[in-house]
Amino acid sequence: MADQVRVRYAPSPTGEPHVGNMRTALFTWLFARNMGGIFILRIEDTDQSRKVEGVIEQFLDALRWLGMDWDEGPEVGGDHGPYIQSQRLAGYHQAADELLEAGEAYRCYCTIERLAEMRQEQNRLNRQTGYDRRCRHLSSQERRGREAERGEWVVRFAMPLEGTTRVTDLIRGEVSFENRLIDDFVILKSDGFPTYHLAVVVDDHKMEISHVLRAEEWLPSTPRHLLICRALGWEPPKFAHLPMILAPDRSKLSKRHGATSVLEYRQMGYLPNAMVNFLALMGWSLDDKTDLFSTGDLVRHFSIERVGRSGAVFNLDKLNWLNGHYTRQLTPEELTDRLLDYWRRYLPEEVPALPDGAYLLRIVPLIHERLKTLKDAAPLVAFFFKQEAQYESQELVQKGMDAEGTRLALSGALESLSGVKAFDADAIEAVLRPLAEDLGVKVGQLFGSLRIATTGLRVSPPLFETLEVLGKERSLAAVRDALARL
RNA sequence: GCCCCUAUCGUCUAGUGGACCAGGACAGCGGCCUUUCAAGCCGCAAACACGGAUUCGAAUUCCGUUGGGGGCACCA
Repeated sequence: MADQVRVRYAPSPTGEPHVGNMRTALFTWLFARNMGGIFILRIEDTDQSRKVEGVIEQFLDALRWLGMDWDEGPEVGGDHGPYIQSQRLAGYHQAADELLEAGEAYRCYCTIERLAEMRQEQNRLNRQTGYDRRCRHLSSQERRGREAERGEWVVRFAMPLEGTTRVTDLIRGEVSFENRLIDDFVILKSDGFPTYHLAVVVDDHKMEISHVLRAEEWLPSTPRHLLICRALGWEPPKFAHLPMILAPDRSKLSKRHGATSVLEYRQMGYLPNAMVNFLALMGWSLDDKTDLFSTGDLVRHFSIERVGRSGAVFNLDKLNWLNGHYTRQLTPEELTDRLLDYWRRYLPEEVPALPDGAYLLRIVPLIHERLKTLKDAAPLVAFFFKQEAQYESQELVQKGMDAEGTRLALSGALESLSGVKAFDADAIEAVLRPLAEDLGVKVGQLFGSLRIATTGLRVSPPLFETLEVLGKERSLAAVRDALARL
């Protein structure tokens, strides 16, 4: 039990579940599953002012979409609950009181205004910013005075004034920080809520967390967490700070770089297993040749030792390739179901209504290997669901042809196709190819005109199969219509 | 300004002192296939940031420089 791996993913409901967050969640989950450990979900909602409604649900939704299940946390419970920090206030107060008692923390009565002024001044003088410890050595009489006067205060951790704190990071090795360069940070806010620094330490301890996997941006505050742990007499968890996910310009990934929420990728038609595979490759690798991993493969092979140390640029090209790969991997039935599910959720404007599954299943093989995302399907298949093909009449005339030649070609096609009994791709091809030769036109020219006439598209699924699915009647009607337009 | 992390093809990366005139993947380019577009196959181009040091030998170790990133809130 003592060496049971217990890890947590602890999102803060202040923004969307963006790809960086989810990569952290994924690595944490993979580590838990690989080690046969417990994966805990904890909501860190200690900032009342920045809380955004509905975001917790988005995180749960995103986790589920990517196939990550949690053993303890919201909706599933567990022995270490509640799993929402705003419901665990008593524990933080108790820890703060203990620190106060032991002289490891103190009440600070400085106003926000004074703090802001102080910071501004420090910046102006190009000096190191940080709390000036004005309230650290107040006499008890002074404290009584301030308390009567202000009525509220924060609790600050009393940093050791000297010495160094060493962090042992599973990814980066030993990292040292000089205590004197860290200020007396707030652990309990005046609204009675803890800051992240206190809450994370208290909860990781109470939830018996063995390893903390989090983004690299937390590395500089790790000595604070270690020091709080030490002051409370607790054994700290092991730490692993994951490399950041960067935008193409190598800055921190943000909204201005496009989609950042993984849910937006679902909306854009990406498959969850492609997203998981992609995210896993952002900062982790197995060897020098493997880049296709199922979730099961990842669980089997994941290890912190193989996590990289430098930031990784979010590479949409690779995601697209992976998505195309996994899409092609689907059976036609599976892809049909995915498409139907996708359209049920986000009906594209090209498609008038959710199509019949059996009919869609006949269409799917024609577009299967042409899709990078589910979103690509609609424009490619929309004509199947419309009464007539939509195009500009002059598009019928192919390069190197004139209107008269096109008319001849199309009426020839009309005649040939009329004679086809079993209207399938092979039979259609069997009459159309010789026709091109008889007409003395290139197959590309004949087929191009027919493609426009029947689909309205310059780029379409393969012609013969398309005609087969369209059926003889609709195909002939389309050619007649084209003839009329010439 | 101070602190911390980091540095291999455009991108994701393999590489833990000799097996590396550096391997894979995506993207790019060329070709094949081909009714369009894809897919597929074959091929090409493309990197150890720089400078010192250690060593018989360095992409790999150390130091420095430079670049990039992160942190320095009553935000997480």
